[in-house]
Amino acid sequence: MTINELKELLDNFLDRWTIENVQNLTLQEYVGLGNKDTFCQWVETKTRMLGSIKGMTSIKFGIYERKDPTKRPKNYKNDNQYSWLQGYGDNRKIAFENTKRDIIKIIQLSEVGKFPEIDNILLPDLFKWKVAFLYSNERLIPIYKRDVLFKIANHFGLKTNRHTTISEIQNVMMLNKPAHLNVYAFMRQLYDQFGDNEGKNEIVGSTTRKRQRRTTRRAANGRNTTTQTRTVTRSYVAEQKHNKIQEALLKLLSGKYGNENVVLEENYVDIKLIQPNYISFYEVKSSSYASECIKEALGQILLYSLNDTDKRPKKHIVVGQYPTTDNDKKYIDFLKQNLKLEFDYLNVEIE
DNA sequence: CGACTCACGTCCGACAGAAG
DNA sequence: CTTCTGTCGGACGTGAGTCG
Repeated sequence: MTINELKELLDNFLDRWTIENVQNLTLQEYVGLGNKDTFCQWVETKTRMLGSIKGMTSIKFGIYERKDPTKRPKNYKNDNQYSWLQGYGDNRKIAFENTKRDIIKIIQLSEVGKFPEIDNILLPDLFKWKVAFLYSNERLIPIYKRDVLFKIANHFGLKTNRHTTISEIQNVMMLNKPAHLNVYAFMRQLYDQFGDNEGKNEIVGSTTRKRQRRTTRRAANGRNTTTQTRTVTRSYVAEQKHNKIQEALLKLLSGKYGNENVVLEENYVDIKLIQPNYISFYEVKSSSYASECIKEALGQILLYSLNDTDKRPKKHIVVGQYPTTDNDKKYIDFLKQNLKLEFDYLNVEIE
């Protein structure tokens, strides 16, 4: 699957499950036997290429419809059709409302990057972090398998014990993501190194005949020569994020320099700050890594610089949601050394 | 609070039989 | 003969309970 196909899949998911749609979820739309269009089906199966959470029992969804209505799993609470985590309450209706409340909480926390608070939510890790990833704007790394995560944590020098949380490990991974890899490529690299697929590559039949290997997961880096052009229009989610960051920045600058000196959306410049002895151009980007924001913004910045006739010195500032990592800083330093253009990166928190 | 055990549903390989 | 389809059962991973 190409990167564009992965992004398209994520777009499709976010399009189908906007926060509004999640807020209006019914139990039947959340999880159900035989229904391929439920929220849980989307998270587990349709978006499998964005990191698999197959396996484990359906209790990972918090509440699920049993295949065998006569069974009553002792570990969970049950009625004649559904089973759910004991912590979610005494009947089906309450249990589902609590599950939904937690899903919404995960979405909201993930969108603003408050990942440590997700650890405290009752839902099982596998499902919880897949949901978090889907709404993180490609900030989290899509790896969910526990022992793989712990191996990776140790590799990056994080001392782990059984109290180590997933958000701590995610944080280490995010800080170590190379600037030239997107989260999927980074996931692939980590999985190749720390995944547990070794030894399964060669299955030889009992006779002289070689039996064809059954592939459970198609390689993400498979050659694909079809020419595809992704539509350049920004997705709804990216648009929303862009607006939130822009608003936060506007507030920040107006507070600091006064409304009269801050110009919004003039000549396609997101925000312009006018000062007696210089002008700053702010270019807002919705990507979740500073280096990605800068990469996207540089071309535009060069054009502003070319077209602007004001004689005052000009500063260019790329604005994104998250602070720079060490890898981002390396990239920025490299650019600064090689470009005759003053620019900087600024991160702005959103709510 | 930690170590251990139990229960459970899903995945996946093995296998059998049907179809080609 | 090969290939396809369906079923079975063990392995697995994890929430919850128990014991000290």
